[in-house]
Amino acid sequence: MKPRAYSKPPSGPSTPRAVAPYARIKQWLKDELARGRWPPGAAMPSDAELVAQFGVSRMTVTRALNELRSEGLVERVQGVGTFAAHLFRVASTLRIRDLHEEITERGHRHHAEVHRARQEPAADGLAQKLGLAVGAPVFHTLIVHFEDGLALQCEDRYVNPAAAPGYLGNDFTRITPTQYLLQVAPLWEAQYSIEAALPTAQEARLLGIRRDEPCLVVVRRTVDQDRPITLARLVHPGSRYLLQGQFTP
Amino acid sequence: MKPRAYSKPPSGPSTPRAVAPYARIKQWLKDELARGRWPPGAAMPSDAELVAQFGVSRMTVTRALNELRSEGLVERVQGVGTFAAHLFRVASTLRIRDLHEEITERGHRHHAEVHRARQEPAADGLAQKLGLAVGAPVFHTLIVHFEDGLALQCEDRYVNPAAAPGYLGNDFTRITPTQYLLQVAPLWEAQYSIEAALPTAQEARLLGIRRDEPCLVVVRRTVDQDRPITLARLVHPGSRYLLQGQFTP
DNA sequence: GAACTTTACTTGACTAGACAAGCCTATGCA
DNA sequence: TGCATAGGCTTGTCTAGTCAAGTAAAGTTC
Repeated sequence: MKPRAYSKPPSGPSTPRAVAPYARIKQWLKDELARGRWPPGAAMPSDAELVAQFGVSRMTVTRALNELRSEGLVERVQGVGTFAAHLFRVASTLRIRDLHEEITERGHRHHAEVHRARQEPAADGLAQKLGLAVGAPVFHTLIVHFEDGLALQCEDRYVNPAAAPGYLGNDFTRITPTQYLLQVAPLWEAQYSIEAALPTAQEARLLGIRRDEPCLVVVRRTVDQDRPITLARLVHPGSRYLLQGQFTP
Repeated sequence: MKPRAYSKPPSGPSTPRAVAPYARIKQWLKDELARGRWPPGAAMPSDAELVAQFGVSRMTVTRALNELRSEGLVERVQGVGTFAAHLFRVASTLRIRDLHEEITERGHRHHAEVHRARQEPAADGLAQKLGLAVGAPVFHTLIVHFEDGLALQCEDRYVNPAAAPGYLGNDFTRITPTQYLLQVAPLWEAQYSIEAALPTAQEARLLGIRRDEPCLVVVRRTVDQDRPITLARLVHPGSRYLLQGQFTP
């Protein structure tokens, strides 16, 4: 078959875009999945069947199916077939953004108070989490971030000096630790946990809230190619902060 | 050029796998990105350059680049080029799972107490969120989930009868609402918010906790092809529940 | 019946080329 | 100077075929 042109169909000049065949196939599979045609675990049409059905080449079909797989909608097993995924395993996305960006994008003003920025010997548990020897030097910053004058986050952060030697040289009222660390180590993995807890006495004081106000606590550990970079405890007043997300399978 | 066989290289039978060219290219780009070769926003090699450099066809190069794009690592602009992404925009994944699954997978025992399962007229704000008329019937369940006898979640859920007519016919001590709704509407979008807050008096009583114990509150709204399905408020005692996630750019 | 082999079918990966479409710049004309 | 246009770059998408590798069922041999 000759390469067929897939230009706009003859439906008037106001047609926004011709939908690419791979996108059409993908949408059809999505729709049928949504209708329940293939319950979780059920066998879906093979590549060859879809090729025949849609009259396209196999690369086009596999593209549609591979994208659906990367979105967690189908599973493909070599030598066996394609199957509808078990959707409760679907993962959602949670945007992790730099706080400064987030605040200024809302049209608000961000400023930070630096309460601590120094080198310390690493205590036992901390040293282990950062892959350091006990007592080895570690950078420690304690910064409170404000949105329009209201305390939004208390950031207690330890940084591995080997990963970011120049860390303490920054003016953290002008650049956030996240921004700096992203420059130094642009690619990393992170593990985080989110929980509700009461603030410590110090955190309550720094945030200007009562000790019995519940807080959203995010603990994040960041690793760059097996080398721990930083461990951060981010405490947000429950009344002022909300994590939001969404997912579209 | 003839299709070149890419079977295992002659490096002994214990070699685990030959790495596919597209994966090799992808890994190389990742490594160079991690090394900071292309800072965020910088132009990366074009398809043609990578084709020349690696001696593969363009489809192979575009596959590597497109996968990197879907992972949020690069941006591609037609007519312009490929660019290193701004990583603070990276999205992490948060597994949304069925609570029953989660508990039994930990090797623990799950049971549920049903405190309410009935039809009600929808109040003002609720009707709007579920796309119903004020006063229209809506299903309402209030269920407490236990892990090994300890209350873990208070699930206050409203369901659109049009989306799941048989909802109230279930025995919710045997099947969770999530499991049932996934059967009825296997594909959906969800929006959620996570915050720290104090429980209401009723929630504290049902969970067997004090009114001043901070809780992790997840509010989730689920939509299936523009039709709202369900609105759920999930309250977890802060001392017993932790949301965990991780991401690998 | 048990063990092995063949066969058919599945997905995985790739090639060499093609055309489409978007963007930028250099060139030429008014 | 200002504007239109023609190249030449970029990515986007597709085709028709190839070989590889995994699975499972059917057939064959002992």
